[in-house]
Order: sequence, then structure tokens, then C-alpha cells
Amino acid sequence: MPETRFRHIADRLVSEYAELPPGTKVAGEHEIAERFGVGRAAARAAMQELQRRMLVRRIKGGGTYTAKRIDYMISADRAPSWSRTVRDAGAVPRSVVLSCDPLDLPHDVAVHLGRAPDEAGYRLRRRSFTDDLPASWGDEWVPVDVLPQLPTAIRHESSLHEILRQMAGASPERASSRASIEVASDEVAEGLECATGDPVWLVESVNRDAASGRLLCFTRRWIRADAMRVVFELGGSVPSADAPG
Amino acid sequence: MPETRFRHIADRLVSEYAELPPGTKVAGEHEIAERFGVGRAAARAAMQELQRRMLVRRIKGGGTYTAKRIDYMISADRAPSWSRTVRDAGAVPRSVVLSCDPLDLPHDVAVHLGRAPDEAGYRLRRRSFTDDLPASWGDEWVPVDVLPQLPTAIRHESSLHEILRQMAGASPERASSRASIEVASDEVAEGLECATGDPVWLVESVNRDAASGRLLCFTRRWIRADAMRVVFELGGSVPSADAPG
DNA sequence: GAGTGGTCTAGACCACTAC
DNA sequence: TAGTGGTCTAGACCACTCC
Repeated sequence: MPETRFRHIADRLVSEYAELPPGTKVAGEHEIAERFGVGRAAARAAMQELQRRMLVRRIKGGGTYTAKRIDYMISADRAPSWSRTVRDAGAVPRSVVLSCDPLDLPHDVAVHLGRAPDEAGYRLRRRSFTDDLPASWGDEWVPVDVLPQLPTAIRHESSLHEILRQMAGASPERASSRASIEVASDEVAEGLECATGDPVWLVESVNRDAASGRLLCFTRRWIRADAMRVVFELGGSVPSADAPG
Repeated sequence: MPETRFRHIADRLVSEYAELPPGTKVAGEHEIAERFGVGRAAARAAMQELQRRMLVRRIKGGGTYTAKRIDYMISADRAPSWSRTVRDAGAVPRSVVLSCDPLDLPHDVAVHLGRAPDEAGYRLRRRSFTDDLPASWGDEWVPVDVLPQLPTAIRHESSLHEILRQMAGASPERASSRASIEVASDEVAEGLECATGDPVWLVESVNRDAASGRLLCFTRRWIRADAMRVVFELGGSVPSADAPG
């Protein structure tokens, strides 16, 4: 293990920042360079190391802040709801509707929902936050006949899960889901307010009504890897080490 | 979108490298700096951008080479076998046994396997390759009574999946599995021959015999994110856009 | 306007790899 | 031994955010 300057600085800062609550503003590059008596390149390398380890969030012109990753659990027996999932992890969820347009279902979406291409649907585009930090961005596709009143309903209740329960009388559950790590394109980076090329999750899910099996919606959502630690569980929850049985 | 120098260089190189077969050696930092008439910092930023996008692999003192990510599919209906999974993705798998020691099952492993702590087991530690590039590293835990002859068998056949089939008469399948993205510790980085702090997958799985349901082994495996694009599927394969039906 | 992170120059030395 | 990527200095200008 090389004993480089920036690595030494990074390790120091890791232990210092570990005791700070998430969201605390910390020293900037210039200050770190001065404090440790190094050039800005070394100080910058140290800060970028912390960012790579997802321990801080850096905002151009704004500063550097301690960060916390939230667990986003995906499994067959958990509700397919952003609010529920985030709340279960101990954070505060929030969603903002960017658009809700009537559009024909694209080919790939129609396939996922077992519909004919060009059937009428709604594309609900939202940005979601954990503790008021942007964490997720993406589309929800709902066939019009599943929920004709979606555009008006979404103005009063931001949880699609709740709307489906209350207005469509459905109990949404995951029919299938697929997750992978990708690299943020320009469009995704803009939606997530991160940099192009940052690591992001792509989660695609099809939800159905638990009682009837009817397919309800298709979700294509990007999630910032520095905001959420997506954990995908197959075949029931794997018991964790500190919760035996 | 900012029109920075390094971004312009990176975009140029992306389109140039796209036509090269994986593993091709490409120009180094110094050469890029000269070619585009920029300082080394700009050239370096461009190369690091390509590395972040997982398009190249860089080896200290060795050079920069074009890279390719292999799909590693995990779902209930796929065989829990490294060789099979890699071969299915069109690459050549290889595994090297680092150690195979008789050890008491640690607490957490015993819990996963439904055993009492401190029962006798084997810890099989291996490094695995795709197209001769290090891609995975981790442990397989097998209770001794499942496969007493494992240490000798693994000397002749590198696939644990095959050994379980042939010598234990079992048909291994995934009982449960759990995947997340983590940041490489020093130990993991050494096992994967990557840098500390690089993004890596952690995949933990419990495998059972399809016929009897008997739990066979527990796997804790780290996978380089730049080598494999892990895709996790829940509730059956989600049909892809170009394979409707 | 002050401070921040992002970009960039023109050098330098080093450890490492390949030959 | 030549070339590579990794680290580092001591400056600089910029766009951006916060106040």
C-alpha cells in the first residue's frame, strides 16, 4: 500500500468526517491544501478520493458536504414504492412531478406491460429526493385504462403507489425487476443533478395488482449510486449476520 | 454541457476506441497531451474520464487498453456457476484456486446455511478471470459433510458447480442471492488487482440442491464493476426491447 | 464580492512494466 | 533502458453559489 500524500490526507479526513452528521459542510480544497502544506493537486486528489468512496458530496461553487448512503431494498416481498422504501431506511422521501403527459406506449414499454404498441398511456416523469438531496429520476408508464385520472390525481398525492391503491383499488407488487449499474449520460446526469459519467443505478420494474395479477405500470428509474446503496434480494430476504434465524 | 478541453478529447477518443477490439493498447497520457496540444493534466483528465466510463483499463507502468464489460446475469432460473454465466455472455472463464482450507463456519455463514456455528466446513478462495482479465475474487463456503473430498477434487476440476453435480449428485440452484455496489477495501482491491476505492459488486448467494432443497454452499464474491455489468433479475426474466414476446 | 470546485499549464520525480 | 501511469508543485483563470 503506497504511502502517498493524498492518501494520507484522505484517511485523516475519513476519520474526522466519520463523526460528523450527514450534510455538514467541511473544508474546501484550498483550505485543505493550506492546512496540510501541500499543493492544490494533492488536496484535490484527496477530496476526490472521498467522493469516490461516496463519503462526501461536492457542489461546484457550493462546497463539500458529508454524505450518507441510504439502503434501497428491492425484493419480491417489499412494496414497490419509493416513499415506503426510503422511509424504511430511515430517511425522508420527497418526489417532484416534472411532467405527466399522455403518450402512446413505446414499443419496449408495451412489451413489458403485455400491451399492443401505441396503446394510450401516461408518462409520469419525476425527480425524487432523500432528505432533500436529489437521488432518483425517471419515468413511470401507466396505461390510460388503468388509471384515467392520473394527471389530476398526481397533483394532490405524489405517491403513485398510494394513488393506485386508493383510486384504482389495486395492491401493487413487483412482478419483475431488473437492476444494473450504468454510467450517467448527459440526460440522466441532468435529471439527477450529477456529473456525466457518474455511476448510477438503472432499475426497471413491472408492477402488478397482487389480487388480480393485472399489470399496472412499468418503471424505468435512475438512482445516484452515491445517494442509495441498492440491495437486490432474490428468493426471499437473506438473513443478515446480526439478525440470525 | 460545458465544452471543456478534456471532455472534447475524451469524446474524440470514445469514438476512436469504439472501433477497436477489446484489449487493444492505445496511446498514453504523454502522447495524447502532445497530439492535442494540451498539458498533461488535461490529457490525464480525459483518460480518467474514459476509465470512469469503464471503456479502458489502465495499468501502472503497463499502458492503457480498451476494455469490454461482460454481462453477469443473476436470476432464479439461471445456473449459479461462474463458468456458465461468463460463457453465456460470450467470454472465456477461468478460475484459480488461491486456497482451500478446512475451517469452522463463521457465525454469519452458518446462519445462511442453516447450520450451527463452528460446524466444520471448507473455505474455497478463488480468483476468477474473464478473457484472462481478473474480474472476481471471493470465498465459497461448503460444509464438510456436503462434499468431504472437495480439497482433492478442486485440484482437477475448477468448477465447483461441476464438482457438486458429479461428486455430490446435486443440481445446484440459487436459493437466495443479494447484490450491491460497494467500494473496494485494501484487501478486496488486492484480490481483484484494482485500486482501493474502486467500485465493486458484492454478491452473496446461498445455493441449494434443486431436487432435495438441501443447502449446499454459501458464496461471497466481489466482482470488478469495470469488468462485469451485473444484471439482477427478480420474478423471471424481464423481456428486453429487441426480444419482444 | 468572496469563496468554491472545475479546469488547465509547464514543469518535475517516482515506481512500475515491458523489452 | 525506455516508456507508462501515479503523484505533486506553484501557479492561473473560470463559472458558479452564497450572502
